[in-house]
Amino acid sequence: MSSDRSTPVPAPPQNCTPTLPGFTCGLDATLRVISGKWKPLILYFLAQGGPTRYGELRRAVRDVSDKMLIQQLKELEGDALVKRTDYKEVPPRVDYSLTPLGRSLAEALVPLCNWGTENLAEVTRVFAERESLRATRR
Amino acid sequence: MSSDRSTPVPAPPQNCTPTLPGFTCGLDATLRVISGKWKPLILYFLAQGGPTRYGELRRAVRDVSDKMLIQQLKELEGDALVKRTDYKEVPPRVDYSLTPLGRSLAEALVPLCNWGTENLAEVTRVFAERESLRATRR
DNA sequence: ACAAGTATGCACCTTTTGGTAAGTGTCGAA
DNA sequence: TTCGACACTTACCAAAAGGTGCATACTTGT
Repeated sequence: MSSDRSTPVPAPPQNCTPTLPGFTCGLDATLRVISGKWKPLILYFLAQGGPTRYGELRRAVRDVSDKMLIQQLKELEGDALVKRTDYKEVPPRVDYSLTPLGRSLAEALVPLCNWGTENLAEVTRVFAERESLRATRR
Repeated sequence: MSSDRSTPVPAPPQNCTPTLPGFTCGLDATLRVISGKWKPLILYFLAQGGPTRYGELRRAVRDVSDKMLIQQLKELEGDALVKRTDYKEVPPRVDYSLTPLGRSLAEALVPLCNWGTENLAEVTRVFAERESLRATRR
């Protein structure tokens, strides 16, 4: 491993990974951006419904809490996937929509979506087993 | 909204979600299966390299610990995405490969992979900002 | 006057996830 | 005989993710 004990080079280039500092590959990069319990659902919903008001989104994504929705939306906004529009009205009115980048990501999500749908039976079965295993463990 | 206070129905059908018990959509199902820090990388690697021995995989997926690799592999195996082959030899010899299901998932992952690659500049920039924001916060 | 809706912020807590370090048993090499 | 490789396993701990509930400031409806 450490075979250059004799090289006179003071500060070797330390050959780095061929890809970017943080990401091992494109997939890795993508997943960092959509990781988060509700993000894909938000993307999914926005891709279908166009600009959506906060409250509407909140009701659409069942079981999400305010804190979580806001948090995920902010991250998505920070990642330039969604655009927040504040109408500066009172009572507050705000809506969210996909940026071009967000839209393209939503499109890349489609095959995953289809995979899930096509193999829903498999996945459901497998998850049911998991649950029952957990149950028997206790 | 709640206009049937007078309906005589004893146990209303309680109209439930159109999709499966746990999943809001196919995408949701898929993401549950590939969530986990190393799973996509494992899938990715196995898709490219065919059957791979444990140690090899361990060295390929840089920075993963034994515990994590094993754990993720077990889950992937439990989800019927990878197949574990134990040659019952001593010293132990085991390898891992994709099942047909796993292979199809890996294929569905390709667009995401491409998206990440195509938008790597964007994503990297955005993440760099995140990091610097965190840094200034402290 | 009061409740409800609007889009968020914040404090606190629990659960989940990930990581570190050590140990297992058997074999062949040194 | 000790050591390292092999494929794990376990106990313990830290960090991140997620959840609950209360607060804000202003308006409209009752």
